[in-house]
Amino acid sequence: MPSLTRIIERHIQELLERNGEESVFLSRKDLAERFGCVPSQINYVIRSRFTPERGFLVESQRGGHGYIRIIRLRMKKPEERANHIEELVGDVISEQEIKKLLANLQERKILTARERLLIEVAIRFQEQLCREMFDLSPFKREALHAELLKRLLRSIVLL
Amino acid sequence: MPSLTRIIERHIQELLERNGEESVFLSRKDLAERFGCVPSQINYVIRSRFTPERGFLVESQRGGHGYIRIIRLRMKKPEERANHIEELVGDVISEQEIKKLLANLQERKILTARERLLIEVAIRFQEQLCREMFDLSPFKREALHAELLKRLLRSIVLL
DNA sequence: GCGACATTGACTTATTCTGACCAAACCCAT
DNA sequence: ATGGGTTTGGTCAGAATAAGTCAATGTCGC
Repeated sequence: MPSLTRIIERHIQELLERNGEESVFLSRKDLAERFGCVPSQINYVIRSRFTPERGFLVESQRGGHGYIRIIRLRMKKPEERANHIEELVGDVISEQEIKKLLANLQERKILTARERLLIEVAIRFQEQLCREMFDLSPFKREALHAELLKRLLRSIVLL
Repeated sequence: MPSLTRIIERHIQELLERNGEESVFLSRKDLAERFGCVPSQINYVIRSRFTPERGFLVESQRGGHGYIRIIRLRMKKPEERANHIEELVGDVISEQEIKKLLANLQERKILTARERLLIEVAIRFQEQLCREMFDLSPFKREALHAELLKRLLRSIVLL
């Protein structure tokens, strides 16, 4: 039998499916009551399932009229996905290769110019940190770049 | 059911939208009457929603023909926006504040949802690295987040 | 029995709403 | 012109509400 976490995850996904809504507003208190669990269980479900890495944004507000809002992002044109990001990026990647890859994705309209810029800036900053603050080897730096790049691309390209 | 605060906020925003006005004059008393609340609720709405951080200025006058005027700041020049963001982020910023800031920037159409997602992923990755690999103090991590966030936002806001 | 994932609850933090009291600007009678 | 009454907005603190954090504990597959 599935875990409570799974059941609650399903429930939230179902709410999102309804009418293809792009977001749902939840009440942590009510959800916890409905599923007979402690409220912080809901935080666990969200923390482990509805992460930005998986294409979700979460907003919340405490206090009176509080809520948890889950926003699902999806591609406008699913056929324009870049599959095989793992292969494209690999385990290690140079800045040169990153630039080429990003240019290509932009060319194919998978990324906008601004998105590409964000990715380049994020990677450049990480490069600087790893080099100047932590004195990592070039190999380690390229491995970290590969990891960061994959996460970034997966989050917005593989929706 | 949205909160009263939210409803009043919407109402004021709508008044601003009309004809793209850059400011509105309100009567605290009348507003409170219309929405069936105590007058100081209006102050709360303004204090919490129409702040300089969100790009508003507020003037008011007591007595006889008193009023509250809400002015929406228009940052046309990219350089202005960049400075604004510089201030918003500061030298140190918590993840909580980052999330609120990004939601706000999206609300103001300064960011798209996808861009917001990319930024969240980049920051989360840095957080993970700084915590797990380099064991940095919370303060240092927040300082690095501020730096990364500023660079990311500056890069695309200047376009 | 180990490790990852799941569950719990005590404690913390944030937001909304209200009402009592304060301060300023106006207006009119003198 | 002036001073007190009226009109209008401002401040602050407290009660109620609801979400977040974190660390301890439990569970299940290997």
